[in-house]
Amino acid sequence: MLKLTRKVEYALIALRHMQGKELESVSSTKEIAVRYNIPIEILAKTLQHLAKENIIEPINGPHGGYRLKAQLGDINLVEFFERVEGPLGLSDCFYDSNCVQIDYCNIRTPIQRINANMMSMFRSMSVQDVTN
Amino acid sequence: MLKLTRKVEYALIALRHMQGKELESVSSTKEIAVRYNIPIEILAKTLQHLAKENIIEPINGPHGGYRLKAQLGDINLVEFFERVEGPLGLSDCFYDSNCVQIDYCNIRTPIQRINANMMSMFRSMSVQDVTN
DNA sequence: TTTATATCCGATAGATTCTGTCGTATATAT
DNA sequence: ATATATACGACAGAATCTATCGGATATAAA
Ligand code: FES
Ligand code: FES
Repeated sequence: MLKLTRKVEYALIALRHMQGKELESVSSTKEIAVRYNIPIEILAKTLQHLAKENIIEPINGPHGGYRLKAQLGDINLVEFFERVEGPLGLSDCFYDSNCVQIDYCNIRTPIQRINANMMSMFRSMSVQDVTN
Repeated sequence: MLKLTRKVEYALIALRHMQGKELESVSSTKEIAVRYNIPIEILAKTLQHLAKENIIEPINGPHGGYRLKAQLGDINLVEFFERVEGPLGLSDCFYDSNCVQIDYCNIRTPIQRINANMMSMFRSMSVQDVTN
């Protein structure tokens, strides 16, 4: 409950790794996987995903890899989490509405308030706050 | 990711239900399950758990059920979540330390900071803020 | 042009957590 | 006695999370 997924953690680890290098330099999936002891295949997918989201830029071929593309300071954590994992919320009831309780629920409004607090907290931090 | 469990939602629904009734009056599992369309067996366990935590008080026999025992305003949400679901944290790495990355991780400290923010946000709200 | 290194991507499998069910025991008001 | 309620362990099904496999495309360098 209320945990980040590995995918998000791997993404952040990789971004921090890239952030720590010179601007133009390139990091390969293998390099990162070995360095941080992350299963290479799953990291590969994560980086492909980040590339599709234009957060990093892929470079093919030998000596290839990825380098930062987006300004990490411009991406707040809600946006980041949603781009990596999809819709965010304390409960599905806000964006899904398939909830069996929805017609009877007596806590929907208060939960929504708490959810708003949580979102606003994450929105107040950028990816760079994590990778610095 | 970052969602409440049903168990927590059911607990909050039940507590709010009880809060809305007269102080001495008793609510049975069945009454609540029917009212909010919650599977009765799972609600039963949830209420038994709340009773063990001294948050509600069980009353056996016909016309029995549960009634509020604790002051909901005195229980903050971190405490509540932990009493219902166990240890809370954005990542297991803080209380578990079985993480494979732990020796190499470059985001542990920043994540811990974010985690502290989240905890403090939930700590600033009481169960009553949800059930009122 | 061949080779080696790298990203790309769908399909699948395994593990864990979440959610719900069943059976049986115990307590008590009527 | 009987009906109604809580108590509780064991289990099963579903959903999500995590990891693996196979084979494709791109490109630098020999
Ligand atoms: S639990 Fe879904 S609407 Fe309240
Ligand atoms: S992911 Fe576990 S210590 Fe960073």
